[in-house]
Amino acid sequence: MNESFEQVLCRWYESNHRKLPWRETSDPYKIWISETMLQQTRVETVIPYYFRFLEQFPTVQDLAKADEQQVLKIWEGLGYYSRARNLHVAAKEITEKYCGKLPYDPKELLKLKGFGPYTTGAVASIAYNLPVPAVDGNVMRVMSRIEKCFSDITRAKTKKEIEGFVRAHMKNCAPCIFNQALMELGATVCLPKNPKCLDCPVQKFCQAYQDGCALDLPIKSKAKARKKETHLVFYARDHEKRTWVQKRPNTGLLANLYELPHILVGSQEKEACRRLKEDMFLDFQTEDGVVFRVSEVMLTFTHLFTHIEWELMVADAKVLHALAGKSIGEFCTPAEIEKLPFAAPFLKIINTVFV
DNA sequence: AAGACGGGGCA
DNA sequence: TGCCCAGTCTT
Ligand code: SF4
Repeated sequence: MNESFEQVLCRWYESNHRKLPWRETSDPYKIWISETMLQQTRVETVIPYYFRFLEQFPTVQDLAKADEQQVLKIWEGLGYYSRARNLHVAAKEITEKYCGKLPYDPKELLKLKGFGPYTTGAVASIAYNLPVPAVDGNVMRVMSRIEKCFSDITRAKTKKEIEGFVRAHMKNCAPCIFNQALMELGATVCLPKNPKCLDCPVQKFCQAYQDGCALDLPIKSKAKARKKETHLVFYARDHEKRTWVQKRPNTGLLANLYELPHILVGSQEKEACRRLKEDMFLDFQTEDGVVFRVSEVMLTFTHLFTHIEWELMVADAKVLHALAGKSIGEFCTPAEIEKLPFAAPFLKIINTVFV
């Protein structure tokens, strides 16, 4: 009759949680893969990627042996590509330094590439049942409401505070259940906009609900506006219907992915392209010295990143001039292109134009 | 502490 | 359009 918050929440989880592929296993490797994919990514999106990834790389050793390009290809479309590159690096570290098994000690886990506080806590608690908090956006929201905490969750200090709340409740329950139960509650009941407080199993423990301020929490300061950029994309094909593609640099945005060449254009160039008519053309040079002759803008659309807004003007173009040593691009057949990892906006272009 | 880093779903 | 989502790394 006097059950604690953690006991009630765990009991609720045991009989109400969704059946998800990564909950059918206790293999630390699979849990690691799933937790990495789930960072900033919805469950429904992750599921097919999870199966494809494990089919191709069933063990740490398989992943360690793979080429980075294979890993990126499986990851294609999932976003935050450093996750895939870090997964690959960490798999090699695990193979070399930890006899091919994920370390048990959270301090060792934290040293691996791609393991921050969340992933470390998730693997330590879910795979090894160790009492380590795993605080993500859901837990941040749920605990802010339960404890009626008005700290700004965009601040690093607040995460420490929430971790403290979680730790305090982790004494009398199984960490592997409690952490997942907090996230499950956040994902299915304690929703950001419409928390289902009337159906909530821990309503009587929730200080925000008792005070009628659940909808006011968590406190989150506003994100900055996106920077806007217009890019002219060169869609150049040769007489064999091959397309000119290039590989992006190994750091920064969409690192190591493939793309159609493009350049940042100002408002005047943008207007000039828009006004192109028959028998007219404009020449542009990319950073790697390739000169493209543009005759028509075929397609214009917008692609949103977290911090940038790309307006992409896709132009029918011809390669006028390229230096073999300097240029980073080359003509590829449709079959070759299909095997390369492309970023979403370029995939969209390729699929639009090939049809 | 702040900014970079994807993509898709929803109101 | 703006906000949200199972974060980590770099500067
Ligand atoms: S009562 Fe409402 S606000 Fe509190 S934990 Fe439950 S769903 Fe969230």
